[in-house]
Amino acid sequence: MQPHQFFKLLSDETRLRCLLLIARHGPQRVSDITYALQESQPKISRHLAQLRTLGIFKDERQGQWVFYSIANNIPGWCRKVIEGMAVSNCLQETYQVDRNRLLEII
Amino acid sequence: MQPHQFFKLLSDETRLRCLLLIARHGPQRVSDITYALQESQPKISRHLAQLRTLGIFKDERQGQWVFYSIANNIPGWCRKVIEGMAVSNCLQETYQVDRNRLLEII
DNA sequence: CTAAAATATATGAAAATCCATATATTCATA
DNA sequence: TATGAATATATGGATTTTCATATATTTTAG
Repeated sequence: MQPHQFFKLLSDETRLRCLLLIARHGPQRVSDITYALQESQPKISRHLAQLRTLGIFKDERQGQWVFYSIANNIPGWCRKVIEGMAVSNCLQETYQVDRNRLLEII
Repeated sequence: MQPHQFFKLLSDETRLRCLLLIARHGPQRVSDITYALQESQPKISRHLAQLRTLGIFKDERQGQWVFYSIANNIPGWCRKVIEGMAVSNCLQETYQVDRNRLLEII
């Protein structure tokens, strides 16, 4: 994956919110992400698919649910960017609100 | 600056090439960047302006030339991403070719 | 056990929005 | 005037979003 392609994934706020949620709280169901972000289900599904298509996420069906999580073979420099963000002070209130809504239901 | 805005800057290959060139070789003239990247002058100018508008670059006129460089007050998490890239093995040949062309002329 | 209903996710198609580029031109400096 | 840089406009193309619907799985009713 080329650097600018990876950054393009992170350039959409919805995708970034999905990624941060899963980076911090592990594998999650589509429906729970949809609730946490308060967005439409097709919108979330499409963004998750993009992250999966470029190899950042993997998905796994468990019964009626599909869980998305960070793929285990992503390049080191991608992982570094993701983890760097999680510990930085750059994260706005939006992301905290997402986390709180997720914690309500899991 | 919001994270997804910063990543959108990095999501365009031309902007990424400008950024990496300046991150590694310091302040540069528009004309030299244009030559190093082998792109049209308006194209380079426009992308540099975007990086400046969001506070990643600053510009400084010196006589007939305008030098662009990394702004000195950019957020730490941005700097970390930029520097992380410079030391990683993610960079393709394109970027090396840019550097070589720049070194020809400076 | 089977058929129907309910739940979860994905996708096709259309609409809306956003971006990047090219060309021509203008502005600023020497 | 010549050189370097920025900008206006038009345009093609990509991206995102929505709506409706399809598919897959589980639950419920009979």
